[in-house]
Amino acid sequence: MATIYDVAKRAGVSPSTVSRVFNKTAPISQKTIERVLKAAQELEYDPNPLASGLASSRTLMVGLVISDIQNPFSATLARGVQDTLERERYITIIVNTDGDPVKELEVLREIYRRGVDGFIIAPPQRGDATAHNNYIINLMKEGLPVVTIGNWLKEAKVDYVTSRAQDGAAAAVDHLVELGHRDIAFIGGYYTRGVAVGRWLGYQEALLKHGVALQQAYMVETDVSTQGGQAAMERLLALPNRPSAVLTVNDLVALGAINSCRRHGIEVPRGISIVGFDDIPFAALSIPPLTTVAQPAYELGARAAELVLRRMREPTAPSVQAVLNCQLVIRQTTAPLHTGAAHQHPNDNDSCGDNDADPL
Amino acid sequence: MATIYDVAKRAGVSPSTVSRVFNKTAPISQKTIERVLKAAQELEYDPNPLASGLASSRTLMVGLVISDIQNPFSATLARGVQDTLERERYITIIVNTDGDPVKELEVLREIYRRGVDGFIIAPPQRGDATAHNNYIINLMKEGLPVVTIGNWLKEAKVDYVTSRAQDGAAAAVDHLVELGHRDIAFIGGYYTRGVAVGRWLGYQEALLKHGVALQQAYMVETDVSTQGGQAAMERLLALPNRPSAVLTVNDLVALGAINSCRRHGIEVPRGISIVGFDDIPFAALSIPPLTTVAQPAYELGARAAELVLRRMREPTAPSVQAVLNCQLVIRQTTAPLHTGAAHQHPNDNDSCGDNDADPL
DNA sequence: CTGTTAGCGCTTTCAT
DNA sequence: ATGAAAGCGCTAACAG
Repeated sequence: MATIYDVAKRAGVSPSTVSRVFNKTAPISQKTIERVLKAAQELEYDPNPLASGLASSRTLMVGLVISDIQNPFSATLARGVQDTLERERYITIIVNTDGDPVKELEVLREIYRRGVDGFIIAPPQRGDATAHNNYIINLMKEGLPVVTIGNWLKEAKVDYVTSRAQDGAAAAVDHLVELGHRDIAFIGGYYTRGVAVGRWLGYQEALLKHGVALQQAYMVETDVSTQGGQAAMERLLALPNRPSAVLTVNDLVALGAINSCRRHGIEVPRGISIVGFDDIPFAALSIPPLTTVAQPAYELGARAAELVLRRMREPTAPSVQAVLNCQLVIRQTTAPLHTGAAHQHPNDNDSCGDNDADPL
Repeated sequence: MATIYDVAKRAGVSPSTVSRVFNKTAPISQKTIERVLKAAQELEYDPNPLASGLASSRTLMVGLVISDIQNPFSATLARGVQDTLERERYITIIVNTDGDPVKELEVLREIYRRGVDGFIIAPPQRGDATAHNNYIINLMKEGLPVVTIGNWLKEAKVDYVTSRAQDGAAAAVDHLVELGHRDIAFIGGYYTRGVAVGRWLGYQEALLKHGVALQQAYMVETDVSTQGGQAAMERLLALPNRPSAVLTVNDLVALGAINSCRRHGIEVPRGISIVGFDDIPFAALSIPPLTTVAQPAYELGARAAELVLRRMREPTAPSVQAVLNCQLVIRQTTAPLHTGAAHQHPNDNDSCGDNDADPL
């Protein structure tokens, strides 16, 4: 592997000049540039990121903190991040927290040690996380670019990208009410106050708007997984007056809930209407296809990546937020109350239409 | 951030001693160790991976090359890798190739530049890839630990982990034949010769074993995705004598195929039986639940990680391979030929039982 | 068992 | 516009 010295020698210049050529960190005469580039090419020179990182403390790495790459939503978001960052020669270091606050702090520390140039922190899936938030805020104070997905880091003026989940949830409830439902439950994650707070609020807001009183028994919290959805639905079904419709915190949970209904011989949507959240690829393929609130996962990731990139360039720029739209995708797990037929609707295919963003 | 010098000074030893304590790279007296550790703790010293990487050319990073993290199989495999590597303080750099040979070479180069200590290369999804294979073989010659998932790098004696996909595919065909099917199609990826060659061979082998002649028209290749599955099924359905059962190269494709059937008003499994491959989490949740050949994705990743770890420790050890079992999981997308009822089976739940491995 | 001495390959003032 | 020199923080012979 050729070093910067080899190139310098061959081009008849000093190492610093070569460095400048590669980093465009100072004006260099055109002819010198060409000589250097030529020499570099002949030697198949490739800058050593470690050395350059050590000297400049820029590593071209950014850390992406998610709860679990196995969640299709996270995976899609991750691709949005990776694809965007890759174009600027950054690599993405993906770490999973499994929603565990302890693990989250650990991985945060780990990637910090590694000298990443920035962080993208997606849904932390936790309730009281002041300690973590403080850690993150400290990173920011040290000048580390941080962007969050979702605006859960309210204490600080942080760059964030989020979706109008509250509106999405409200739209889902509107839809259910239109179909005649009043007994509408909500299955949230244990830390609904965290990431999913918007969905939670949208649910409540819409219900109140329609003059439906909130019922404690209709708001259950569970694991954000198919198993969790199943378990939560069991509880709902055991209720004396079980709901006729339920909005879930994400599609995985919705799928689990549907499964639970089937086990009890309750057909969806005839016996009960269910709405998911996210619109993961399988939502459209499940049978019946899942009515869900589409979140622009890929876009969310891509925007977040753009935001870190931007902040790394302009560390002192005012903080900015991007807010993307969610969209209710009506498929076939919702039907009018007390009616046999599924709510028919042409939109059986794709989803996740345009997303307008604010500033950025 | 404290440096190794700070710690050395405070502990009254030389930097090299501190280094030795942290890396256990030479015997150090117990009392010295304690002094160093204490000093380090007081200063909150954390070794700088960049500096250490530069000096030692060990970075504690390994590259994981997959086609797409959005594929649930890959995501699960990735978790297996990450979880295992993490325990030894390695981080995993995940890169996607999207099945594109050009991109694959690029990302391979990129992570090589970054100085990863080893590679795990999963299904390259490509046919003629001699150039890439040569690149990889060169890496190995330079002494870089490489382990592949699947044994497609036959030219070299490389460490690999794979599953008995051929047996799995054969078992699927056996199952279909038992149900009375003879007209069994296979939907493969474009590069079925690549990763999926085992499934392909298992299909053919089993068919021949049962005295069923292979038909060109029944072996179609497509994109490895739900869209691809849909498209391929369209072609199959357009055939004058369409198959009564089809084995697909993976669950995504199977789901797409089922979808296509539904669009044509053909019920699965009544009108046609379909078997997937992988047993992704959604396979059990789809309706009807998908009969599929379970691959131990997580285990595959975990084993691969163990193999790189091992090779990094013992660069000259003889190459080893781990072969895990696949398991046919009979759910409800397969039914006897010309019969109305779905093939009932208790096994409606989990899957992917024990997996015995060979050497390792 | 421990210290000394050189770097690893690059960036970055400070000059010119 | 370019060069010289001094590290970035750590490891690795080489001594002893």
